[in-house]
Amino acid sequence: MGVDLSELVEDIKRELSFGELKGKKISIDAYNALYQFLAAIRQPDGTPLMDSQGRVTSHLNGIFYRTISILEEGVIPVYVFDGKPPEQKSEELERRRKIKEEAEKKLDQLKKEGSTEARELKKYSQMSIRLTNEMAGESKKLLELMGIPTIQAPSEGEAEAAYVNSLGLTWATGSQDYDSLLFGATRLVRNLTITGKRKLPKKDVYVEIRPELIELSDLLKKLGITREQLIDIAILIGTDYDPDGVKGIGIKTAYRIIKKYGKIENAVEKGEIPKQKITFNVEEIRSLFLNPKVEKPNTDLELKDCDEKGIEELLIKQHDFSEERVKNAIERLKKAKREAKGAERQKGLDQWF
DNA sequence: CGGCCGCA
DNA sequence: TGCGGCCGG
Repeated sequence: MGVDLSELVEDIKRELSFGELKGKKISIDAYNALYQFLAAIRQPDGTPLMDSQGRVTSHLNGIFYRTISILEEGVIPVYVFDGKPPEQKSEELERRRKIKEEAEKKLDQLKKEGSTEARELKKYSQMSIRLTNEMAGESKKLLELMGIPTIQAPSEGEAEAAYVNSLGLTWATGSQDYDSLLFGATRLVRNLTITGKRKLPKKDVYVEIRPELIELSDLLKKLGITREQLIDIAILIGTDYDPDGVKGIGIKTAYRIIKKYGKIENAVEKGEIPKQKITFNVEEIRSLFLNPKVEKPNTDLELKDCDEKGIEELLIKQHDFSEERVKNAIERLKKAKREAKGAERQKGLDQWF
């Protein structure tokens, strides 16, 4: 699930109000967002929302209503969809697939036994969440009907989101994962697709979740390293391309080593890291972050009018959404888009006056 | 997760 | 009018 850099960003991350995001475009990793909706939009026993034919609809529910809320805050989302993952990720994807399969078996077993243990049922439902190509495709279709810009990445969505951001086409990337920083995003906004209050596990305490901003330049300055070196730290603790990293090296040690030796190869040469502990091709993985497969988007990333009939057909007719709620939401969508476009124009004018 | 209703 | 809880699909 991406590289955990939370300990490194602790001092430079900054909470944002939505006001600061008004009129700004954010390239959002669509898979990351969809996955969160699938995980969060569930009944107490872990069952996701489904239509009358038993097809999961939690992702559509989340994408539809959450995107409208984001727009109402003046943020213009650009959703970036994954293409074909690089070969070096296949081992990790296979590992995740196996874990899900096991969880599915366990869940079936519990259900067959007639278990009413909500906690257990929820745990294994969460673990067996699958985001299929069909679900992603339908979400993309819905966004297009809503007139929200989407990008099809040639490979990793996170890399493409970072690329369009580095081109200046968006103000920041949006994801819960830190990987876009490794891919060269100038800014990362977390907690964009989860907000409001969240219950702490096992406690009756609610915490406010707010968007938070991490600027790559601030992070590198604070740590006194380059992006290449940040990538080396990530490789040592483990990325999607080398999930185990180097056994025994955590984030603090990784930072210390890279600060002292500059790069992984030097640390190995000086005997700081035993050579046999590097079980992957460092140069190759580093290159996946430095030169990922990306391309310039062939659309203008602007908000378009929405296809109301199309949205109604997809959500109401095909997936049993409530007609009243959907029509209501479409009105909010149209209003929010008019205002968001206005805010973006205003932002453009601010540069001149 | 968000919408929406009931309740103070 | 703001918050808590239940339902949505």
